Amino acid sequence: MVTLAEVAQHAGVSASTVSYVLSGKRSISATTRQRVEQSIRQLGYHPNAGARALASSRSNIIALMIPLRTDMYVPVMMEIAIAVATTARAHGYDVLLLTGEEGPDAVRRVTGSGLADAMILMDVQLDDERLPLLRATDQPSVLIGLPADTTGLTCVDLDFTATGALCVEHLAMLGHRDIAVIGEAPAVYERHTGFAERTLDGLRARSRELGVRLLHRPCDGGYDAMALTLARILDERPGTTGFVVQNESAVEPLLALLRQQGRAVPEDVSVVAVCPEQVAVQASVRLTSVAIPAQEMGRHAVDHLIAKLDGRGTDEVVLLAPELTVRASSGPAPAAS
Amino acid sequence: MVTLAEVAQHAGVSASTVSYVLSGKRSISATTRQRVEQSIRQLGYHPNAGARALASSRSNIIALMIPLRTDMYVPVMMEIAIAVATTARAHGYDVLLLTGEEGPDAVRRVTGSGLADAMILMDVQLDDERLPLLRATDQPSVLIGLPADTTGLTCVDLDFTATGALCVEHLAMLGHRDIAVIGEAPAVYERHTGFAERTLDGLRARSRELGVRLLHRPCDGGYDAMALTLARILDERPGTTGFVVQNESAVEPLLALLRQQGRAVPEDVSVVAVCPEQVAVQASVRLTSVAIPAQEMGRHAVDHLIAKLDGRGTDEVVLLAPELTVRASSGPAPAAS
DNA sequence: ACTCGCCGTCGAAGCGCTTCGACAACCTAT
DNA sequence: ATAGGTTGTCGAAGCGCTTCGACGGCGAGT
Repeated sequence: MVTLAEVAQHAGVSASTVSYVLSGKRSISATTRQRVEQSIRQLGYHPNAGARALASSRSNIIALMIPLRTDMYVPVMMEIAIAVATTARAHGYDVLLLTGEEGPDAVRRVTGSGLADAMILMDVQLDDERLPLLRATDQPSVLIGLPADTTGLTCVDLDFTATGALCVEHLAMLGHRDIAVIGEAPAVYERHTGFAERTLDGLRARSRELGVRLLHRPCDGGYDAMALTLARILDERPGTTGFVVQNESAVEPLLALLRQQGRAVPEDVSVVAVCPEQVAVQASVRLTSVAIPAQEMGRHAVDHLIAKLDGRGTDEVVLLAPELTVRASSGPAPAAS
Repeated sequence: MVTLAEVAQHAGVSASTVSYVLSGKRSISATTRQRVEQSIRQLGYHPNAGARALASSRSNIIALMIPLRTDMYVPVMMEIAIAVATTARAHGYDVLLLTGEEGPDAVRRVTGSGLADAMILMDVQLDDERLPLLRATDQPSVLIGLPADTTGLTCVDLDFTATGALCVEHLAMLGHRDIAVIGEAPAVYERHTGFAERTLDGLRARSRELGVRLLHRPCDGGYDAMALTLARILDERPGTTGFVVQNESAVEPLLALLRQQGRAVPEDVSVVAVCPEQVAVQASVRLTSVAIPAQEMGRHAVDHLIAKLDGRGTDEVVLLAPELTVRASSGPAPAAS
């Protein structure tokens, strides 16, 4: 293992000079710099992360807490995680992967040990246990998701309220008067994960404004659960012509069931999904959808964090504006029969 | 930030004693240990990770390299990543998330900087650029996946050759004589990712032995690509009654298309999938499948790595035996018409 | 009673880096 | 020509921990 001292000796300068070449915190003459850089290359030197962290009390690591469960939005999580890792690397940071398993203790451990300089939390509950800890520490953090109380916190998320409103608007404009919402699994609502409820709020508020009837049903993923849910919906509101789906693993089953029942999409019923773009494009009917901008959220979160670490940056809530893309699954409501 | 020295002072012992309490590397009297432990708790002490790494030249971090692309098996990756993180934590290790982006440089950086004590690589190509580096370093590593040459490496993977064989066997035993394989996207084969080719080898070898006709077609995910692929298959081999699918995002489209064409599953055609259990269970027809044991692979990889770090453990290739679960998508071949 | 060995504890020496103050060398302005 | 400022480099002091050798005190063996 090559050390700074060895590089210094090889280049015929002092250790501190090498350090300054590396960090750029003091000016170094061009000739010296080149000599040092060449020695670094020749010796294949890599600064020791531990020593660096100890001396500078900066680890150059960002902690990313992902949820343990995989009952929803796995591809979204993955995309965010990858975007976070990539963006962080571009800023010279590495990413430490923590699962929700440890809960609040993970926050204590990370802040206490100096393992990471900052944290990104995903899957934030409305009243998350970790929030008081985040407020108490001076380590920067960014939430992906929105808790109930955001004071003193920085959050990035899709504007799910606007998303819900947008979906209703689209369907209402097409003449649909009876809309069913196929939501996440019941467990997601029980857990008080904000996004599901916020979408619902947006859906409800806007449909009230537009005079549209709305029926919301949570739904576990998979074909069987969807079949049950759909049956209940059509039983209760036979006139339903519009569907809003916020559950990746219910999308394809829904389409299959509608097909099976002889309800054509989009001629008889329209479907709008809230899902990653890939799902919308790959579905058996290309779906009109509001995309979940996973990558953008990840990138945003890291950029904010870096800004905070650099002393710029403030606490704020960034809600990304939803964009509805019209594809082949939505069209004018059929004339009332 | 509380330091070891402060804990020592608070407990009325020397710093080294506290250190030994923490590490258990020397015997400490019960009374002293308790006093120290109480001080630790009272002060909320967390050892500084950097200092620890520097002094012990062990970071207690495992690096996990995941692929950058998300064109396949995202849920599998995620499940592995989570299993790795959880298992690692149970052994007192944290996980550093690296994307494939940096390529071989990531390996150099990690080994050179002492950032991590060991690495787990996913998405290994048959002839991966990172392998020479792994062989050259004395840092333990485990691959999830199988390269062409495994000498000096430890690998964990599903036995995809056996998986292929198993799928053919199952269909052949049910009387199917014309089997079509719907594979991963062409890009996956071009990239020479081992598992796809190994599955194919297994499929081919066994169908030759059993006198079954086999037709393999790579297939991009999504409905449209699947429609095209299926049309070509049925055009070329109209008598096809068995399908083996190794492509998560082709599963549901295939089922939808078959249904649409009036081919009943499993009465007219049988489908066997190679996919995560969740996909098989949630599909519109509950799929006979060989599960991809993501969690087990992740756990295995970490356990091996820890064994190596502890001086136990050897280089070896662990191929997990595939298990075929019969569900509702496979049945006897229809009588020849 | 005395030695031997073991147990429990301590002090001190680093681990490899960053960073601060010092200082020599040079340049500029008077 | 000289005071004052800049620029580029160095030495040394830690950062908080681990770990080695040392050592006092105790019980066991003779």
